[in-house]
Order: sequence, then C-alpha cells, then structure tokens
Amino acid sequence: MVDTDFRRLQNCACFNVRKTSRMITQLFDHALKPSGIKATQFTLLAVLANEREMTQGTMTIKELSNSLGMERTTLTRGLVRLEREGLIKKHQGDDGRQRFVALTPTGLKRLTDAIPFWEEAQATMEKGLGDNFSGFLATLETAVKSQQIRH
Amino acid sequence: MVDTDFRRLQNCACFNVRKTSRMITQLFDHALKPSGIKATQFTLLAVLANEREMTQGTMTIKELSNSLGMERTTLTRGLVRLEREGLIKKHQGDDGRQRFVALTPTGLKRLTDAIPFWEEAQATMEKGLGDNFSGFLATLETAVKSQQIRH
DNA sequence: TTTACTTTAGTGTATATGCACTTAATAGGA
DNA sequence: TCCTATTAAGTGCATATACACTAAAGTAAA
Repeated sequence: MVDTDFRRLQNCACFNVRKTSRMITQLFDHALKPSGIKATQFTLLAVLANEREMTQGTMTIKELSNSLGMERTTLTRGLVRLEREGLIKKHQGDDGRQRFVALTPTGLKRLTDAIPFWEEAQATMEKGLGDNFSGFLATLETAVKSQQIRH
Repeated sequence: MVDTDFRRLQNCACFNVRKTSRMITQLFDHALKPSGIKATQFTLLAVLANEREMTQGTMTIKELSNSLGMERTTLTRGLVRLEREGLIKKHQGDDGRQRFVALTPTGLKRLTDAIPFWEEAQATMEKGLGDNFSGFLATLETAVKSQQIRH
C-alpha cells in the first residue's frame, strides 16, 4: 500500500480558520483588557446596542442567536455572565416562552468605554490587511454562506 | 452629546472570524462524527502524522504548539484527551523537561480512517468558495501575520 | 376541551481556549 | 560547587462552544 500524503491536510479550512480565530481573539482580548470585558462579550453588547434603537430591547434569545450566528445555548451561557455583572437584563414577553434581552445603562456605558480599545485592535487588523480588509470580511461571509448549518 | 454609531462594530474582525470559525467547525465536526474524533483532534493527529517521517516523533509540546499556532496549555489539555484514548503517547527526552509527542498505531489508524469524512467537509468548503478557496487560505495567513502575538 | 404537536428557553456534560501561577529540570556564572 | 536564571511543562480557574436532553408555554386538531 502507498503512504498517505498527510501534507495536504495543512490546507484544512477548519484548521486555518480556527488558528486565525484564536490569534485574532488574543489580539482583541489583550486590547480590551483595560475595559474589563472580553472580545466575545464586546460583540454581544455591540449587537444589543445596535438593535436597541430598532426594537427597544425586544430581541429574543433566538433572534439574537441567529443574528450572531451563534448556537442558542452558547448564547444563553454568555448572557448569564453578562446579567450577573448587571450589563444586560432579561424580561419575559407576552409569550411566556420568550425572553427579551436588553442592555442596561451599565452595559451601555461599559460598551461605550470599551470602544476606544476595540478601535485599537481593529486598526491593527485594518493596517495589517491594508486594502484586503474588506476583501477579508467578504471572504469570511462567503465561507459562511457556502455551508450554512440549518437547525 | 452625539449618539454613538454602533453599526460599524459589525465590521469587527474578531466577531466575523469567530463566527466563521464556529460555523466551519460545526460543518467539520458534523462530517467527522462517524470517525469518533472532532475537528480539532483531527488537526492534532494530522500535524503529528505529518511530522512523523520528519522527526520520528520527537516533537516537543512547545514545538507542536508553535506549529499549530495554539497556546501551549491549550494543547496540553487536548493531548491529555488523546492520550487517554490511546491515540498519542508522550515520552520523556534527554532533556528531562521536554516531552516528545508521537502518534500511536491506533492514532494513525484513527486518523487514516477519518480522512474520507474530512475530505467531504473540505470539498464542501472548496466547492462553496470556488476559485476563492486558495485566496481564502492566503487571506487567513495574511491576517495571522498582520498581528502575531509574541510570547 | 383535551390531547398531541411545536416552539422557546434552560441544563448536563464535554471539549476548546488561554491567563496566571506552579513545578521541575537545565544552564550559566560567581 | 552552589546559587540564580531560564526554560519546559502542568494546574487552577474562568470563559466559549455545542450537542443531547428537559421543561414550560403556546398552537392546533380531534
């Protein structure tokens, strides 16, 4: 039998994107350190702030998880931590199953205070990728669309 | 005071790469399900197989973690799980601090058996990205190089 | 109206990840 | 030689992630 060529496994899409994800996350976590929140928490707060004017804080957990491309139960755990710190608040809606998630004033302030640190890390990426930055985002989006797990 | 525009936060490099990473990982984990290993474990085994001919299984944990772009202690935890399943083995080298990591025959077999399932997921990505696939990998590499956390 | 289906959220468990700290072994200099 | 770096690996702790399962609430059909 012929030896398997393991070298081509280095082109694994999963390996490469995970590696990139780890390194970029470290960059952002490091930059956000003084703000007291981590990159993923920054993202959650940002989405909530973004949707605040639109929906007056009536996004359900399911909607939020779709909007983040994040497994619902993953989001649930993250929200527990944010609520424990008083950064968000969950309310029960008309439909007793749903939970509306909204930023608290504390959460909004925490996010706003963190933005300059985020800008710093984001600028590092933009500088590093140069003209390719928007292409980078576009490629990621194509990659996401090219498979789409349905639940 | 002026309202902050939170919309631009959607361009966050970290958010987008993490989202992509989550979704691609789900694709690969799902495809690899029948093989009994997860995508990250597949990656570890693949790197070890790849280096096997080169170094006869004398890669240290530190070298391995550099080669994977993975925090050393993260790798340690992963290796514990693989060793528990008998897929890899750690040996002490001349330098008593070092641990050489090598695939066991069981580990090699598990990897080899998993490759067809990996091919399937990889093909999905290649089909989805089309001609952009190599560009995708190149972009990820540029992104990684554009910051490089030093330890 | 009662029963069965569907939908929304939470829990149990396991892997993945990394920082801060510890332990053990080596190297280097006084 | 002995004392001090330094270096390699492991641990404690916390967050991130997701699958399988459960619980509760709403919907629809008999």
